[in-house]
Amino acid sequence: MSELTAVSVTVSAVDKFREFLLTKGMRLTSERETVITAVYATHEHFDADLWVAKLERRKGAPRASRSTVYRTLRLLEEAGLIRKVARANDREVYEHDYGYPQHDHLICKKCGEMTEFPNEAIAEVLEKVAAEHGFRMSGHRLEVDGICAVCSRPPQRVHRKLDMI
Amino acid sequence: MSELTAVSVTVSAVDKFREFLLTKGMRLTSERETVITAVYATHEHFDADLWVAKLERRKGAPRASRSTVYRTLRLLEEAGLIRKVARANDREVYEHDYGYPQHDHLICKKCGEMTEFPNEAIAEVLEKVAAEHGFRMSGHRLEVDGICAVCSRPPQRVHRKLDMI
DNA sequence: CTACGTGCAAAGCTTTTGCATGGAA
DNA sequence: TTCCATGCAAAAGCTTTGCACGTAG
Repeated sequence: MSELTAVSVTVSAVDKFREFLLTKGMRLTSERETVITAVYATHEHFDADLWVAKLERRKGAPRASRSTVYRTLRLLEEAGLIRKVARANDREVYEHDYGYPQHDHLICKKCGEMTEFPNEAIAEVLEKVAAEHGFRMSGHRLEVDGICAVCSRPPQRVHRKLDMI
Repeated sequence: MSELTAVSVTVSAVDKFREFLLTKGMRLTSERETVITAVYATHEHFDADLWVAKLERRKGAPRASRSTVYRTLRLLEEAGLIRKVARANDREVYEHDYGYPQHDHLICKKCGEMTEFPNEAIAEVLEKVAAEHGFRMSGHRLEVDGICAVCSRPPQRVHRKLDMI
């Protein structure tokens, strides 16, 4: 295995971010590192306010202000490390866009649950469409909405047992 | 051709809106009619502010206030007459969702141009995915971004003719 | 010493809402 | 008369920005 291959496979999100910043003459400050570390700690969907709430008033640990969180999220998006996947409660919802298989989402209008599903078939179709239009595709955002399996089941009353109360 | 078929095919957007409002105990006021007429006058994409600007200060013609435009657009969406297709300049972009073939959009990051393309293939894939998840799909929104054919061509200088100036 | 970053508070924007007035059934 | 609607202005809520102060190189 060549060193080049090894590197390209094992570059961490933080490293990728640092490289990205370098090309723009920017620095990987501790605040920026705090944000990306937090964001990449789990694979959950998140919005800006989630991290503002957690990082802004943090004591005894690296923190980051509201402005910095917003500014860093924008950088992470530019760097291709996260992407906007939907909008909920008037907020942009992000997720990792690096080291995670491509997928899209079913979004339940009732409970808000977002279910991921792999999108190879869709990606294929889009490649073809883009080619036909001479369009240089860089990504896509697909939100499928409707009612999820749980919410579309009738009330059910849990076998009427609760009626005994 | 049965009368039912004839009707279902020929119902205008305004009629469909009136029916929708009736089922909700609401009225087709002249303001609401002004908005839907304006919106359905062309097949262009639009955002709320476009119609606010045109209808709010209109003189000698039916007008509608900012509030009414927003409120009516929401109703039109609920009625299935328009749908949000993208977001541009922090505004929701709408288009007709009735009497117009299903499609999605290629969105150029440089010039903002939105190119429509038919989406039967994608719809098929989504039907299958939804079925597998017991998800009752009601619609979707697919934004494909990248650089359009025009913008990805190098500067070109229009055959150098302009250099003569 | 210079340039880049941060934090704070204030501003910006789109979209929603409270409320008094008006009008249709 | 009784709702339903409108218009206005103000509110709401997310995101961005101006500015002064720090700090890495």
